[in-house]
Amino acid sequence: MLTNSEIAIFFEKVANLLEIDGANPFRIRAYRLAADTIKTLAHSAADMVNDNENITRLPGIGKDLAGQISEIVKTGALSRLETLEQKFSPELHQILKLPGLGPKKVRVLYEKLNICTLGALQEAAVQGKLQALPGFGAKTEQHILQELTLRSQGKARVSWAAAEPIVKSLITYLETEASITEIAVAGSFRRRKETVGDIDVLVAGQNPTAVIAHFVAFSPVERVLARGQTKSSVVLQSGLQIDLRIVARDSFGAALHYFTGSQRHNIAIRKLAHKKGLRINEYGAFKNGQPIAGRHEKDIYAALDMAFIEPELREDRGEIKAALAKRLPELINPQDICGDLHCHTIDSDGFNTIEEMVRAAKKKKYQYLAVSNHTWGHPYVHGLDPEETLTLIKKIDQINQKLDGLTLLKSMEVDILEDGSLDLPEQVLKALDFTVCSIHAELNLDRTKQTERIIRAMDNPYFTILGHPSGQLINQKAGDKVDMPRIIEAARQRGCFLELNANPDRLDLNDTYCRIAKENKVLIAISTDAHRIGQLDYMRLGVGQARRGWLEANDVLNTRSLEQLKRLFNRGSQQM
DNA sequence: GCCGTTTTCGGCCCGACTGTTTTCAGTCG
Repeated sequence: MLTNSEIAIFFEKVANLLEIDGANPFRIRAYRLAADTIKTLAHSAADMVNDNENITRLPGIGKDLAGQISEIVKTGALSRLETLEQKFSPELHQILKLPGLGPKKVRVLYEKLNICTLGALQEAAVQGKLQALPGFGAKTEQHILQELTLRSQGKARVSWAAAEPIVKSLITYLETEASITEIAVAGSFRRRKETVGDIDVLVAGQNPTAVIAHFVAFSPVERVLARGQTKSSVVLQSGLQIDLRIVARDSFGAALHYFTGSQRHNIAIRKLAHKKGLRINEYGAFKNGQPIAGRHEKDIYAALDMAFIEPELREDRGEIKAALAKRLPELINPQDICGDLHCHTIDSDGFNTIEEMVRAAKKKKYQYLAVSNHTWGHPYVHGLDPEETLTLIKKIDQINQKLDGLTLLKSMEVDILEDGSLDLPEQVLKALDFTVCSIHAELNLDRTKQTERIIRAMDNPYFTILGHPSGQLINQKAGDKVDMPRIIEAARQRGCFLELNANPDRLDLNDTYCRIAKENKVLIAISTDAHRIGQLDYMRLGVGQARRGWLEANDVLNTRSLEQLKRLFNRGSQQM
């Protein structure tokens, strides 16, 4: 069965080739919008088709596209795409991905030189055949050669956490330029997406020329892509692209809004402005040509008579409607967190003792910390057998007696075995305060089997929290190997919880599933899965992801006091 | 191709930079 991402690719490809074909730009955009809608859909589009659900209620999907989705799901192909790929070539998509090459130029390459592969493009560029083409020149040819070389080195999106130190050092560096009065990072970094493709930096200052000169002299800069009057783009040695934009102070808020995006959010906001007789661009909000807002970002929303929308929500997923109705969620903040429910110690594969972890947790003013080591199914991470687990429980009890201000909770990260049973016997499980149950092996079962394995595990009355629920690894492994809406429903029925694992390589649960859990009143445990004291700081990454998932403090398990927590862990008291 | 307090047609967000031009098209965000 096709995943949503796989279905979306069909539409992205149609959009690409339609663009090369010179089709109506709005028709092209409709395909792109549809691809985006499907990609970020919470439920499986294939399931919706098979269940005869009305797909046209999805935004941007009308009768025609609904039919095409159905065709893709039922046949695994799309005749409209095949027709286009016969007219052009399926390989043109690759060329279109090169920066600087858009549909018009690709069409010229195809029609004049019959180029449809990257190899053919490189050959023609080396031979100097490109600069003679209309609209091309020597510089374009050079750029193409450069991009082809860089491409072989690979340039992926980087995780938010990997971008953060780069952003910090850039800001520190920019602050040394005296003419700058304000600096903000915008774009997907500000929206806290799991990964960022580039970094958008916005600056207010009186001397744009000096700012740009300073910017391109940032030592990690490898090459300068563009250097204009008010904007500049560079690529760092790490391959990360930074876009800098300079605006006047009075436009800073409008520009911050514009460059924070997302594009879909901006389009929706500008459409709304249009309806209200306003015009919004990066310089401000205008009524009859006169500026009515621009200095502060919140004024842009106020001009539209709507509540301020936090950056994490700006994805055109209902936030505009909610802001107009003044019914936006009050998003969770790091200070709402009362403790961490998943960490490891040297007793399994951690690097610090329980006592060291406790000291670090106390510094965070936590009320509680749960030690959740691995179980014996995992010899290579020093998983504990039942006897060792009971010994550890006694040890934790002893430490607890000496503690004041913080309570250690007794937990284990229990393996969910292939048949859905848990990796510890009942008499050990019941000695714990709660469990984090995770899958670590047999990761490649088919989707239905994997889903049922988890639900079967939840049938065990000692199952409390599902650890790293989807198994996603940022930039490595998609989290679509389980039917998450079904798992969330199963958790709701059984009084179980889902983890949002805050490890920067996981950030598992994703924003969409957090939101479905919230809608189903299934609480989320934001946990660091720390293996050393420093990793307890991952909590803020988890909170960032939770905010993207519309979560409020009340939607999160570990914002509860210890007493509330213990009541919630008692499944018997809340079972249906 | 979608959509509707302008509902079956006629709109659809908006501006900067580069390179190739000689006033602007193409690309990007």
